[in-house]
Amino acid sequence: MNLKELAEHLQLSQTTVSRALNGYPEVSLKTRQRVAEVARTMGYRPNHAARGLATGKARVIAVVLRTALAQAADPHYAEFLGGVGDAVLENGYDILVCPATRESELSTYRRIVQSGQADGILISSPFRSDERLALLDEMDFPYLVHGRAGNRSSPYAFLDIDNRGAFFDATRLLVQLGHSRFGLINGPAQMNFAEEREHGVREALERAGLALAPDAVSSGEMSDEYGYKSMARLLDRTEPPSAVLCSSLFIALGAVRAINDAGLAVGRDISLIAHDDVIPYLKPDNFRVPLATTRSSIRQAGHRAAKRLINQINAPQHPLEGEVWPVELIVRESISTASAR
Amino acid sequence: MNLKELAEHLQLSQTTVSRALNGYPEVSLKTRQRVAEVARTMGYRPNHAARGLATGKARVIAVVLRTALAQAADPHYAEFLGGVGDAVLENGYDILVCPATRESELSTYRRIVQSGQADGILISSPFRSDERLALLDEMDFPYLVHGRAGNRSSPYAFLDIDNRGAFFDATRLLVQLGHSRFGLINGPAQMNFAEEREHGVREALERAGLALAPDAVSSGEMSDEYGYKSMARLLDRTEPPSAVLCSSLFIALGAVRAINDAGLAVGRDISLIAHDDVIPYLKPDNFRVPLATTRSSIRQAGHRAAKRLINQINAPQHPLEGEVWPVELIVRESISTASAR
DNA sequence: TTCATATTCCAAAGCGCTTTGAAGGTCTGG
DNA sequence: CCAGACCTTCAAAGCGCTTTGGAATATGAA
Repeated sequence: MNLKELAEHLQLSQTTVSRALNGYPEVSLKTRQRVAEVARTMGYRPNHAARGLATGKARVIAVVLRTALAQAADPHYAEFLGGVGDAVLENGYDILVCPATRESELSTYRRIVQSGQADGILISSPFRSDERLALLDEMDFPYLVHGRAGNRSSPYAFLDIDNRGAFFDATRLLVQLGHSRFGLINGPAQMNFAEEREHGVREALERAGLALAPDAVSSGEMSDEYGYKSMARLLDRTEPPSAVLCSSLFIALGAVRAINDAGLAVGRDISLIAHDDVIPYLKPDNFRVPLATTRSSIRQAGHRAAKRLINQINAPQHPLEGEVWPVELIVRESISTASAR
Repeated sequence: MNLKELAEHLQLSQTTVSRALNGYPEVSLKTRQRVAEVARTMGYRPNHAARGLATGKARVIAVVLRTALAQAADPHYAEFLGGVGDAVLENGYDILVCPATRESELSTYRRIVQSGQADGILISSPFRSDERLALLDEMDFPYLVHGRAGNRSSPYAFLDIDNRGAFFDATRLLVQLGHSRFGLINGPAQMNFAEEREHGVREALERAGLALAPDAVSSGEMSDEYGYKSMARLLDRTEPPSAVLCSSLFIALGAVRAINDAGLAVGRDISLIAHDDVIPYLKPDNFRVPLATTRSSIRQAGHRAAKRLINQINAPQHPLEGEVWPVELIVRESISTASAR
């Protein structure tokens, strides 16, 4: 069932049918309704490739998935994609997921652009210095970054949360509670957000005349296991920290276990604040000792990011801009004054 | 940079260039190499829509994402998608993710088929009775089911794990260890796998002359929170179970917390076995008391499912068949004999 | 009635690729 | 030297849609 057949069936030309279906004004209401009706009952759907070829648009936004880094498995990424899904659904787009190894990554971006498979690209978890942006700039292709690239001068489209401010606030609160020995169990070192968070912690400590010991901060993929090991190592130090910040709830999961295994109690012996991306199946208030968090919904971020990218596709002349979301600090029982013990 | 320009640049016809690039035999090695070389240096990539229009193939496999059910957020689903990504990468395909609400779901499937956006569809988590399969059958479109549909007579393509056998084995082991009061914290009731698992438990108990109390089994989305509540309710009964099976590690996470909160110990007071889909950031041996599991990698399943679907697309005449993977039972310290206490 | 203006529709070109059918060129054997 | 076979290349059609430019019909004013 293609347009030609439908037009024949309607005793109309392809032009008129196409216009009727696409809402052009130069077709009468009566024919428009008749066309819509028949198209529906006959189950006509325009061929996507043909339409794409004629219009130059794909109505698709693309995302490159780093299989080597097992990015797909990252629960934060999945939740982000869920938000993207919500947004594209509202706008009649689809998501093209293009897997790539680390070696094939850049050429995959190039392929997406040149083959016209997508109208825009969403870039996640930029590194501190990220060559992907330069590539897309050079090819003049719409993109939006979730997070921020470190070394950029020209304006570009991004959506980020205030990682530095969040960890600054959290640290300052702990300082105010009298803590002086800190630990930070951070995300992967090459990620920009991890660096920002560390900066936030250091800034808050410096203002209080304190410092973060070099071996009191660790970086790694944000898993339960990594959280356990990192916390265990922190507790093994001669002067273990009394306050620890974690970059994700999964890390906190392991960290809590390590604390308990050491015979200590979260909140009483060790104050813990973790970043919460708001993952529906893992909530900080469900921890044995409810967890204080810096909170920002990564799903909402996905939604907003996709929506903005789609706007950008439709209005390429608009200037590109960044957007930084504030992060809530939520106090729960996992923190207390340092003197409590 | 399109084919025409490339051909002009090469002083060849479009035909020859196209054939050279696509590996047809009727072009000499010399020209083939010259074409490949120039295409590479000039960065030529065929337009995807045009190629799709001409060939009728999209080199894409589609997946429908139920945003209403927040499926994207489901860590199991994300891990499955990761496996799919590995497979499509090996075969030069991409993944099209089409979000849909519950109401728009079927029409989304219809759209994918009729618009030719994809060459095949992967269906996840089928319900016990699933109308999606009938729809795709009727439209004669390649698909493969991850899991099994309940009520089917004709052969169809699926990949499933032996849920029933896994939970049968796990239960039988616990029976052999002397347990007689059981609990089951299952996944969503309408899912086929959940029903299969319950069957497995019941079968094993019946053979031992035991039964599962009606209120000793619960169904719900597989989250930490749900696991906690379900286990708490089980422990509240006048005769609490001494052995509990959980449908996922996230459920187990909450269940363990509930057990501890009740002043009991996993392994000693309550024997626990959970199903492990092998999620890299949450491992059963990292639980405080390492968790006995029924294990099957959902990522590998995704890989195999996508690979089979692609084969099916390329050889449509092949008969459709199902494939059921056995599940490993892995004993760890979370189970012990019932008489231990 | 007649001309100008809207309104409604259409034929055909074009998007960039693959593929068919045919033609030109090269090589072999007689 | 030529016929036949093969190798190499090409022109053109076609995939299903959108869109341009124009034609036909209906409407209103003069």
